[in-house]
Formats: sequence, structure tokens, C-alpha cells
Amino acid sequence: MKFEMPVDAADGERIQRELHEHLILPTESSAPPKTVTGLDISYEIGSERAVAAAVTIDVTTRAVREVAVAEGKVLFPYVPGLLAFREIPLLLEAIGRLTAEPEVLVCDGYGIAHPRRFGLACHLGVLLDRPAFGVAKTSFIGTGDDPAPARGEWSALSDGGEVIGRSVRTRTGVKPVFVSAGHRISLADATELAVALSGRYRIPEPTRQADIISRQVLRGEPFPSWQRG
DNA sequence: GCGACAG
DNA sequence: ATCTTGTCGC
Repeated sequence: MKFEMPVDAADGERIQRELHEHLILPTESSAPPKTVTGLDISYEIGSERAVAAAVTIDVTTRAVREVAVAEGKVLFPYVPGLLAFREIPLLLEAIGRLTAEPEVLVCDGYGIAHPRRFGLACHLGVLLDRPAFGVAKTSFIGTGDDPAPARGEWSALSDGGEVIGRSVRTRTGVKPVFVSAGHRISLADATELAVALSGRYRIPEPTRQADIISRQVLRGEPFPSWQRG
């Protein structure tokens, strides 16, 4: 599917409602992927310059398999609920530069835990027709109890009587992250991947590395030697 | 009407 | 998202 840039906020909501029709949200679990590709963007203050990074991580070892970046100008302002239109153009460019097609995508943000049930992870997943989910650091919509303190524990995130995601403990005793399904993946699988991809840090390795690398490139710091392409 | 509000 | 060092605590 092709990305469409809205002319204003109302148009953006229209696009989201349209694409929402293509969402696929399985209940059943799927076979675990061998790799997961994390996405994130770093912005420069006082300008529209930004750098996106797509980092493919080996699920078993959590080691970096491949890195791709894209630099450019952001054309849409940050508006809660419309984050996708600000980040998708550059993210698609970075993803397109990967040698290996992503198996599963993980975004720094939300999937269906969104005002119109169509967050960044849903949008990207539908456009690329790939499984995708979101892992956010702070709350957006929905309420729920705090999960038990042990790593792997979680509690449901609900809104208007429906479960839209989970508050997941990726590290024992540390503030939980918010996981929500984006496209072609069950909430249970997204939760398991979020935990499996986290180890020493609260943020799963794919998005954590994408965050670090996009920032390094933005600041013109030495590019990781193990990267190629 | 008054907050809240992914990144 | 971004401006920013050290410091306290497990």
C-alpha cells in the first residue's frame, strides 16, 4: 500500500479511518520470528532535520543483524494521535534500505491503543503488509493496574470496555512499557516478543538500538563499524 | 469548559 | 522529540 500525506489534521483522521479497514488482528499465536526490526527517529532542535533508523535484531541472541538509516526533513508536526504522518516517510526510507526484508516490525509508540485504534504500528504494518506492534514508554490512552514487579508480568490496558494493550514488565522492579498489537500479530505474541527482546534494559533491543543509532547519525558521530551498506 | 495528550 | 552532569541507590 502507498503512504498518503494528509493536508491537515482532519484529513489525517480520514486516512486513518480508511486504512483501519485493512487491519488484521489475529487472536491466535504465530510461529516466533527469527528476527525483529526496530524503528525510531531522532530530531534536531530548531530545524526539520531528522534521522530514522531500522535495526534488525536476532531474537535468540539479541544481537544486531543489520542497520539502515535515512536522513531527511520532517514535513508534519507532532500531533497526539497523528504521529504516524510525522514519522512514516523517513521510516519507510530506512526500511527500504535493509538488505533483508523485515519479518516483524516494532515501533516506538502505539498500535491499536490509539484514539481511532490506528497508531503508528498499525499504519506501518498495513502499508507494508507486515506483522507490526508497538512498545511505548509512556501512557497515551487506556487504563489498567500496575503489573506485578517481576519481569514478564503484565496487566491489561483497557479503554471503553475493550482491551487495547498491556502494561508489560520487561525488567523486574522497573517501570513497565506499554505494548499494543499493530497488524497481523496477536497481543500475546507482541507481549512475548517485547519481553524476549529485552534483557538488561527496559526498552526492547530493536527500538533501543534504533534510538541510539539514529541519534549518533543525527549528531554526525562515528558510524558503527559493523554496519555495512 | 477544563485537562490530557505516543514521539 | 530535545536542552543536560553528576549523583543517589540497588
